[in-house]
Amino acid sequence: MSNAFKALAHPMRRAILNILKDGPKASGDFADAFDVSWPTVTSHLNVLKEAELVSTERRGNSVIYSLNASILEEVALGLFDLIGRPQTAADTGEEVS
Amino acid sequence: MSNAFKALAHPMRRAILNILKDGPKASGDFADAFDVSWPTVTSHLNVLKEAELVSTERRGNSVIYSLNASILEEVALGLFDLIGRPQTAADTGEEVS
DNA sequence: ACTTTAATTAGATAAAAAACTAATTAGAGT
DNA sequence: ACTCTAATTAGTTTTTTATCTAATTAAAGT
Repeated sequence: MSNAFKALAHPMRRAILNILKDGPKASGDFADAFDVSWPTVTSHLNVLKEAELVSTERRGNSVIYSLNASILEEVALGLFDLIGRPQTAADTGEEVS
Repeated sequence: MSNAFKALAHPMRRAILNILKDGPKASGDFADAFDVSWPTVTSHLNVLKEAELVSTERRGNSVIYSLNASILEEVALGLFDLIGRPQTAADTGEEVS
């Protein structure tokens, strides 16, 4: 999980996660979406995968990437904890004076 | 705000924020707390400041750093948004099916 | 078996980040 | 004015990250 922050540090990786918000996508879709070479995209996807922010599945000769919400949630909750917010994993919504 | 992620990428900078959770601290306190040279600490503090995650105030010949919650909150909410969580800046706590 | 499409791996280079030592600035006290 | 403490800035080196081209792997279709 500590790699998640490092993975989130690059704007293209955050853009990838944003795209994945709308559902799983193939590696090639990202290579089309960004103006860098395909290997560069693969490299960014690998960083996201090592941080467990995405998971992969092969479908025919495509590789499908999908968002892994749980780590993102951990990270976000960790940040809230830093600012003393009354948040738990369950997020009960209780108010604290 | 986009620099915030980069600032959060380094473990020592996250540790600094964690310490600041308990209240403002002088630059020298961090230099004591971590086993690196003081200039290295200053450098990390500068990154946090440029990301507006901390703010500074001079008190005598000390420089006091304090946590700036608002950007951290923005970042955390941004992450929740990524995973489709029903969060707003106000965090009403409403439940959504 | 060959070809095409999809994607990754290998290897090299360039750019950015992190660390150090030495020098400098800033304020307080003598 | 001098000195001490607190901290930053300057300059350098090492390490890591990001990117590219070329080569390779994987699956599917012909």
